[in-house]
Amino acid sequence: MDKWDTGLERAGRFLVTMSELAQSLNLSTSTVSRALTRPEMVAPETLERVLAAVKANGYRLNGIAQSLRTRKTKSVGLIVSDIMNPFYSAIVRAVEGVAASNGYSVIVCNADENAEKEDEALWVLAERQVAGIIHAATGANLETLRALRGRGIAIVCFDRISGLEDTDAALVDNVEGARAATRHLLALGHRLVATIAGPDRLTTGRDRLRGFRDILEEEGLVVDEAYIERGDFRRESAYAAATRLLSLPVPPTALFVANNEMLIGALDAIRERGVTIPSELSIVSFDDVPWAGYVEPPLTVVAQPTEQIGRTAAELLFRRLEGDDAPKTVVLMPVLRERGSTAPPGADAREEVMRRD
Amino acid sequence: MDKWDTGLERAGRFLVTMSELAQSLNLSTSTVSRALTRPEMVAPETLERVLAAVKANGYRLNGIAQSLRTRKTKSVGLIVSDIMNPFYSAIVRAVEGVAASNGYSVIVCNADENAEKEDEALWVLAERQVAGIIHAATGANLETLRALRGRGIAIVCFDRISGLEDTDAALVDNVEGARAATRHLLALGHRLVATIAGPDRLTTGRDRLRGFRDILEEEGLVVDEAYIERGDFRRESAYAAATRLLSLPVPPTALFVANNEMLIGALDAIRERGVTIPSELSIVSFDDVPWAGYVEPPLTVVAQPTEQIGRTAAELLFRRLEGDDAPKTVVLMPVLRERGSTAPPGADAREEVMRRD
DNA sequence: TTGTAAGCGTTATCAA
DNA sequence: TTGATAACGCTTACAA
Repeated sequence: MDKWDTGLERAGRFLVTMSELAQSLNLSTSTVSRALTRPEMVAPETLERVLAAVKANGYRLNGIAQSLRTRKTKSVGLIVSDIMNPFYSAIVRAVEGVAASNGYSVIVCNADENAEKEDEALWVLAERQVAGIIHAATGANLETLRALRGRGIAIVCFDRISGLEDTDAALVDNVEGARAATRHLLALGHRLVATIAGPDRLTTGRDRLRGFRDILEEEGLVVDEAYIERGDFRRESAYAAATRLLSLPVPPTALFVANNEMLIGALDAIRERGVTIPSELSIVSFDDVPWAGYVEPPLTVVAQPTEQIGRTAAELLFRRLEGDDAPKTVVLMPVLRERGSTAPPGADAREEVMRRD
Repeated sequence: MDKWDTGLERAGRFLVTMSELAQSLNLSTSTVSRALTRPEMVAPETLERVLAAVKANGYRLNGIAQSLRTRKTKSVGLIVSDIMNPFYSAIVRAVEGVAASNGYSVIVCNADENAEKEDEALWVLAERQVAGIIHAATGANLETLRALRGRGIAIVCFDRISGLEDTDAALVDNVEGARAATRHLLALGHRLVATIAGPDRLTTGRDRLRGFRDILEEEGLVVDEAYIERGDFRRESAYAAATRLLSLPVPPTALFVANNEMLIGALDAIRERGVTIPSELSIVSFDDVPWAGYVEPPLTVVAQPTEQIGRTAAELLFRRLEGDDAPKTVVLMPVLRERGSTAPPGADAREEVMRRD
C-alpha cells in the first residue's frame, strides 16, 4: 500500500497541472482546456480521453491561474458584524447557499460593527479579487466602497444602507416594523411606553426609533424623552439602559427594544431587578431569535425574514455579475409575532406572584 | 465632481497594476515588488517614493497574481455542518478571528452533515488553492482528504475525527462529558435514565453514548436498550425519539440528549405532551446554547469550550503552515453546568401543578 | 478539430 | 541597489 504524502510539498503521484495532463495524453493544453470549458469544441473521442484522464488523476484545475487569466474569480465577500448573532448566521447561511449553487465561494469577514475593521475587510476582499461584496455597512468607508466599485467589484448591502450611490440593497422596512411593535403596545392599553433604540449612525437605529415616535405622536401621546434610551445594538448598552429605565420615578409599563442583542441585555437587567414580564413590564423586540418561543414567557417580537434577506442580497449580487446593472433595492416586510411577553398593563400578576415565593 | 464608475469594467482613474505603478515612477516592477515585500532591499528614498505612490493611488497588489506566482494563498477553508447552529457559529467566529490576525481569509462552506456536499466543498476549496482546511468531518471522504493532503493542503479537524492518518485535531472529551452528565443524573437519584444518542458513524455520536453506558454499568445498573434512542443530531429525529420514550409503559425520569439541536426537538416533544421539567423529567444535554439560561427552567448542560475549539483548530493549522509537521491532537474538557432542568425524581412538582391549572 | 503563442500580475533569478 | 527576464497554470486569438 502506498504511503500518503507527509505534508506540505506537492504530490508527485498525480498529474496536477493541465500541461502535465496534456502531455500524458499527447495533446496541447488548449485542447484540454477546451475539453473542460467548451466540450462542444473538441472531438468526442478526444473529450472522452481527457475526461477519463481527469477522473483517473483527480485533476482539478487551478482556480488561481484561471482567475488570473480570465480576470474573474468565483468568490464573493460577505462582511457581517457578528457571526454569533443569529440574524447574521442566517444571512451567512443564505448567502453561502445561493453562492454555492452559482458555483461561487464565500469569504466571510467579521467587522464587529467597527468602521476600521470594515475598511480593512473591504480592502482584503479587494486584494482577493472577489467578484462582489455583500455587507452590512457601518456607514463609514464610503470612499473605500467607491474605490472598490471603481475596480469593478459589485457591492450589495443588506440590513442597512451604506450611502453608496446607486447601490443594490436588501432591506427590511424598519419604520413599519417599529410602528407595528409600538402600535401593538398601545393597543394593549400601555401609555408609559419606552424604547431602547439603536445608534443614530445606522439607518436601522434611526428608522426603528422613528417608527416608535411616529405611532406615539399619531396617538397624540407626548413622547417623554426620558423613556427614549440609546444603545449601540450590543448587550451591555441595553443592560445599562434598561436599568436606568427601571429606576425612573415612574417606570414604563412597556418596552420596545430595537434589536435582539439588546433584548438579551434588557432581559438581564429586568430579571436582576425582579421585574416580572409581562405583568409589570411588557417587552417587544426587533429581530426574532430561534429560542424566542422557548423562554418563559415566550417573547413577542418583530421578526425579520432573515433567510430571505440573505438570499435576496445574494441574488441582487449575482444579477449584477450577470450584467444587469440597474441599481435595485428590495424592501422586505417584517412581521409582528405576538407571544407571551406583552400583555395589558397590570395583567397576569397573580401567577407571577405565586411563582416568586 | 467626478463620477464613480458604473459597474463591472476596470477603472481608468487609478493605477491598479504594479507595472502601471512602476511606469509612473520610472522604476521596474521588480523594484516596486521589493519595496512592498522586502523593503530593506531598496534604497530608502526609492522606498518612500513607492510607498507614496501606493498610497496616493490606493494601490493594492493583486492577490491572485501573487498567489499564482508564489504558489501560496492567504486563505483557508472552513467546512461546518450548519452555520445556524451556535456551536458552529462560535467556531466560525474563532477561526475567522485567528485567521484575520494571521493575514488569512476564511472561505466558509456548509456541508449540512452530508457526505457528498462535504466532498464537493473539499474539492472546491482545493480548486481555490486554500493553504489549509478546517472541518468537522462527516467521516466519509477519506480518499478526498488524502488527495488534498497529497496536494499540500493542511487538514485539521475539529469536533470529530475524520479518520485521516496523522491528522491534527481539536476535540472535546466526549466520553468524559457524557459521563459527567450521566453521573449527575444518577447522583440526583434517577434510575430510569434514557438517552437520545447521535449517529454511530460520528465519533461524537459514539463517544457520548459510550460515556452514558459506562456510568450506568459502573453503577451496576442494567442498561435498558429501550431507553437508548438514536438520532442524527437533528431536531426532527430527537422529536420522534423523545415522543417514543415518553410513550413507553415506564417512561424514563431523566434524559441525556447528545447535542443542542436534538435538545430542541426533545423539548418540543416534551412540551407537546405536557410533561414538566424537571419534576416529571430531568433533562441534560451536550452543548450549551446562548439562551440556556433564559428558558424556564434554565437548562443543565455539558458545555463545550466552543471558542477555544475553534481557536485551537486554527492555531493547529497555522502551526502547520509555518512548517511544524508533527501531528497534534488537542483534547479540551467540557464542563457540566448545573441549572434548573435537572432535579431529583419527583421533585418540585407543586409549583408546576399550580402553574398548569 | 487541434496546436502555437501570448498574456493575466506578480515574484525570483540573475546580471548589471 | 536596480532592471531584464522567465515563470506560475491557465485561456484565447490565431494559424494550421
